[in-house]
Amino acid sequence: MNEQDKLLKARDRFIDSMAKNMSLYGITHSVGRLYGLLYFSEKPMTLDEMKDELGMSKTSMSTAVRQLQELNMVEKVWKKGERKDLYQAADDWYESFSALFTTSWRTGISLNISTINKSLKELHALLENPETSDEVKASAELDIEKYQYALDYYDWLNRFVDSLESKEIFNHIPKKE
Amino acid sequence: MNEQDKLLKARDRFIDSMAKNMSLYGITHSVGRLYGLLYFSEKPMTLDEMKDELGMSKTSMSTAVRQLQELNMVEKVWKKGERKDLYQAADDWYESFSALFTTSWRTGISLNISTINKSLKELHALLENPETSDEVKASAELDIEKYQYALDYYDWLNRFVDSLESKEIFNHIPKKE
DNA sequence: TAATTTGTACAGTTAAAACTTTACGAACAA
DNA sequence: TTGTTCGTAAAGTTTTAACTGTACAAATTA
Repeated sequence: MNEQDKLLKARDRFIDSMAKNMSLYGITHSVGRLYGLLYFSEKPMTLDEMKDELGMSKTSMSTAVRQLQELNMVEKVWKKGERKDLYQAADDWYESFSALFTTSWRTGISLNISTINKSLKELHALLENPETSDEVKASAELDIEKYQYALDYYDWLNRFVDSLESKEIFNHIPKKE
Repeated sequence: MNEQDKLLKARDRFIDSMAKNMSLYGITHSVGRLYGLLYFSEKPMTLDEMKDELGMSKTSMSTAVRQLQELNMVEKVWKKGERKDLYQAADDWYESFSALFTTSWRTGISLNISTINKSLKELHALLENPETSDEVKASAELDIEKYQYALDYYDWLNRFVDSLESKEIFNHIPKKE
């Protein structure tokens, strides 16, 4: 094995490890590998270069790159005289980390909160209804407590995401030791 | 629809919403629903009760419950005179949140770090090898920088997880407003 | 204008995950 | 002991996600 190959092999080993890790965040192994390829690439790449490098279809590269763009992990680059689209890896991993959780969590949290509020409203109506049996009322009281607990938790989660989004988290956990 | 049904419908709506949300953390919708069922249950449940309630197989309940146990979201309960295993939802969501990320991330981070170190070692050997061409050396220098960046990032991530695990995060982002 | 090239939508295929059924060992009961 | 019951392993099935190949619109070139 020549020296160049050693370097490429070292890259591949790390890219694979990184891609495995990313699957924890809901990023496919293939998409992770593409990110790794772009991360080490010295210049922006075209879809055709990616597909040749990874041995996959061009369509897959197209969708994978779009996914990574949506996560702010890859950006499109413009180069004069180049017809093909060029892409490069976003170099700020802390930024990507924040963006990943911010975008994917916000929606879910708000959705949960409004669902809870809807349910809480119904339960309160139920409590005020004279026809409701004491037994059901007792259950409703218990449920209300649980909804309230969940509501507090989602509020905390929202503030947690705030802290990521505003980069305040880096005051508490600084980037460099 | 009677009052009891209204209460159950409100529960189901929230459980479904919560389960959808959990899929962001790699928890299946079905497993999420099971957690929701246990969360609202006034007493610990058996596998048979779960399967009746969710209309799924007992085997699925068994594996789902084990998954939730591994994530510290569900715990086994002992009751004298009861042959069947009893399970209840862990009530501390903040604890579950910490545990979820702590357990799933730690392994990945360490794995990545050791992969990087292995690759870095090889690249340094490559740089010290007189037979290595200047071109390859230049690439190696660039790669080393990228590995170093990744290493710093994983170190940060580790400290981030530390902060979750030690509950220090709650000093910065308090549970109640 | 027509002929290429590029990215992606769409339909079809393959691979992976979720779930069920069957079967069986371990614990308990009779 | 034998007969039940319970939880789960293993194999099989169904569902879902990932990926490919074809086709086509938009942009570019000749």
